[in-house]
Amino acid sequence: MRLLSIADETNSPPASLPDDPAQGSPGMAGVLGGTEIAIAYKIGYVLNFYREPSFRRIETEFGITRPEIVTLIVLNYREGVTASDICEFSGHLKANISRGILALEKKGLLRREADAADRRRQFLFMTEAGRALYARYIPMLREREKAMLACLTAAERRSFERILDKLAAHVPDWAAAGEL
Amino acid sequence: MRLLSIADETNSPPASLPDDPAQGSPGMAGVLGGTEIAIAYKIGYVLNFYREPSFRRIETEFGITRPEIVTLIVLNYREGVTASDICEFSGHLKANISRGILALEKKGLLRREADAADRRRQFLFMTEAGRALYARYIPMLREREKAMLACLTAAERRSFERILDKLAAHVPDWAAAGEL
DNA sequence: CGATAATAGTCTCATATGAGACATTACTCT
DNA sequence: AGAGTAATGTCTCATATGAGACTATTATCG
Repeated sequence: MRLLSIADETNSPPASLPDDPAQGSPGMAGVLGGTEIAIAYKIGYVLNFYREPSFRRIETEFGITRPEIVTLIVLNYREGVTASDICEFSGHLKANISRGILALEKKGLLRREADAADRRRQFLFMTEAGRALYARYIPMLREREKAMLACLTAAERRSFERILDKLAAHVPDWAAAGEL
Repeated sequence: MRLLSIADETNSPPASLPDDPAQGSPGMAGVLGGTEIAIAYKIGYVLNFYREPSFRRIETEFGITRPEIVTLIVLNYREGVTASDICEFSGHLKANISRGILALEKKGLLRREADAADRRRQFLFMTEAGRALYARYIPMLREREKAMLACLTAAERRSFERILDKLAAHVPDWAAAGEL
């Protein structure tokens, strides 16, 4: 019921994934592996159904935007970090993170302390209200993650995590420096 | 050089991924596996550095938005599909896909044909110009995908693909129906 | 030490995206 | 057959996001 509204009419996954052109409509499941960027496309596909509707729901229900959502997630892991840290470890743009931080502060969900060693920087901390808000939206994200991964065996899941770790650690190797 | 501008100043991955608090700034790499939605977060992290800057680049360089980019990618795989098909197999919202289709048509990159069996529906086809545009942006996406995956062994890559296939096929099981 | 470059975070403006309404068409049920 | 419901794609309006400029601070270089 609660999750029913997440992926309503506007963003529905296919009812099933056949790729049999003999069906009325030409089968489309093959597109997932058939694009020229098959792996990236599939990652995006899965994530589009997980992250986008989830974040939209949180935004509607709690009135916080993506950068705010992500900022609280990062701060839950570790407080006292800076906006730049959050940008680096989320892949979000600094203007958006900055805007999110200001919004959270305005809502009393976050506080800032200047870094004595570098007056440009600020350490960020969740307030109790921020912590409480985080606690309200994270269970849904966890449940949906669990549902998303339910189809994997324990071994597959471990393998997937290991590979993801590897991909994540490797990001700095290709994501900033020119590849040409 | 060409890719250098993709993940410029505003969206930089960490220079490295240490998680050693002994360093000046508390290590942050642990956040990737330390959030309460570790796998989803990591997927998003990797994709944030792949897809978001790539799409932003294409948008700037070719003047087409995400829904337009994705529409051409899907049509490259198979023409004659409908807007709904694209929504289903991309995870994008119908209003955005619709808007993208109209924009592509206006730019002469796509044409539409009514479905005789259902007057609400339209089959979509790339024009030659659309095909040419696709051919201009897809190599960069491919190259970046390749770079993203360069750290994996062949076996890891196969395993990753198999698991992604499984996750993708499983999406309809949890992404629409309520899980409660 | 002074000039220059880089960094951290914020701001303004433009534009893409999302919510929900809408018209048309198709389907279902009595 | 007709009413009610659902599906398809488009539109309007609101809002989130992105580009680039900006100020203050810090780092680097000769």
